[in-house]
Amino acid sequence: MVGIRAQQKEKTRRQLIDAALGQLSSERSFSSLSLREVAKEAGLAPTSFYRHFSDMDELGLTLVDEAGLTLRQLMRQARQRIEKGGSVIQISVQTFMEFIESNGNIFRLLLRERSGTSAAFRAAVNREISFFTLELCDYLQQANKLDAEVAYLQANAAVTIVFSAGSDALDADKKEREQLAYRTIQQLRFIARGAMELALRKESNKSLPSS
Amino acid sequence: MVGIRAQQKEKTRRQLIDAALGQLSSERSFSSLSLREVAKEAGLAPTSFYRHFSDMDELGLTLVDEAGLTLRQLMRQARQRIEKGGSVIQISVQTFMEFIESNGNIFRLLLRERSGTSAAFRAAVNREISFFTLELCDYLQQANKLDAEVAYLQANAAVTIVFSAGSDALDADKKEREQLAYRTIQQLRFIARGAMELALRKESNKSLPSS
DNA sequence: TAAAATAGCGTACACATGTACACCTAAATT
DNA sequence: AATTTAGGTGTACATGTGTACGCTATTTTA
Repeated sequence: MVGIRAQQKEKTRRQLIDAALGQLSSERSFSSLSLREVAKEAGLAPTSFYRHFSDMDELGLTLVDEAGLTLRQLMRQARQRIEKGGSVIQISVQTFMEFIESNGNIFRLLLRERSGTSAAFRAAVNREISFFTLELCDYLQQANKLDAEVAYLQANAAVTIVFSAGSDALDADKKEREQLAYRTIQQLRFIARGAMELALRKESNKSLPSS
Repeated sequence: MVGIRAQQKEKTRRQLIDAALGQLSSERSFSSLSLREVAKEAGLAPTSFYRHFSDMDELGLTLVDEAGLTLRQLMRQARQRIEKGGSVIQISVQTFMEFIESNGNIFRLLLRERSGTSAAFRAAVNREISFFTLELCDYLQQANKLDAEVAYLQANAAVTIVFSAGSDALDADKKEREQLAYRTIQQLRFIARGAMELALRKESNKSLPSS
């Protein structure tokens, strides 16, 4: 039995979260939201906010978690598409761009708080991105039989490139986004190719350490 | 003749700029500064602020310009070092890391406002970064005889990677920064190598379009 | 069924903010 | 020398903020 009370509480907690997410936009960052605004949007008295979060910071960290969740759903979705065949890089970029289009504000939250003024926020965002990176790293190691270090470097670089493109996509129109996607794909190919070549060289250096 | 008045005005204008820059830190962003705080730090009455800037936004854009200037000085410095010989990538990364170390707050300003809530700020920052990228692009085209498009893609990717590493460096200690620099160098090599390989392939496709 | 716990409300307060306005003083212009 | 211009000041006000405190109503617990 969940208790009618706990149920209600969870519901208004969600209202607060959704209210905050709903107020995010290209000209409104989380840090510019006030406790009162969020409470009002959620249909609550300002002081009721405290029944759910001790702080706006606590709400913010919850939002970052939420965003991380969305990011992981994204990965799952990309993997599913990849299994059906096609260029891994192309499908990944396309999937990511679709994500940006429909989850712009969540992505903005991550981008902004990653360089924000709260060390806790920065750490939380980096944690989520690092999950993302490590998953990609595993994939690369398995699919391309890459050395662990090289795979990590490639994954890290790829995520950086894709996130940066996502950031640019936020301010771009449809046509620009297509160009952006195309360029991003090229850049990811540079990285993949370079990683492969240099990994091979590393490999041969191992067997011929004197060369 | 400059006029003792114009001279004084320029001086207190600088005081405002320096006051703002001086208040920036890892836990204080430009957007979190208030007009009153900046005026106070500059030793001015709040209302005197308006004699120099109509807005905090106007001050902010001035700071971004200032930051862009610093960025260009950085490039010049890197070029000088490169002329004296050594690995281009290694020297560039090292120079950039030194820049971060002594100009952390200026770099933070760029990072933050790039994803900030003001379209004007975002545009201004992107303009500065794009200068940076185009300079690198020219260099790559000239030094490596690269195709214009490939050179741009490589320059863009490289700048993205380096800025991202810079962002990470801001929260890192000395040892982590060294590792970060090492990894960044590897990643830039991936990109350079990949760009070269794929540019060659593109070249051969031109002469043998049927293959 | 009585008592305790708790989500939500309204009031209230101290504080910081941007900026309008009138004023002063010294440099610049005439 | 007389007048205008303009950087700087202090006062004042409306507005928004976080949050302490006491209250109510309803669910939960004993």
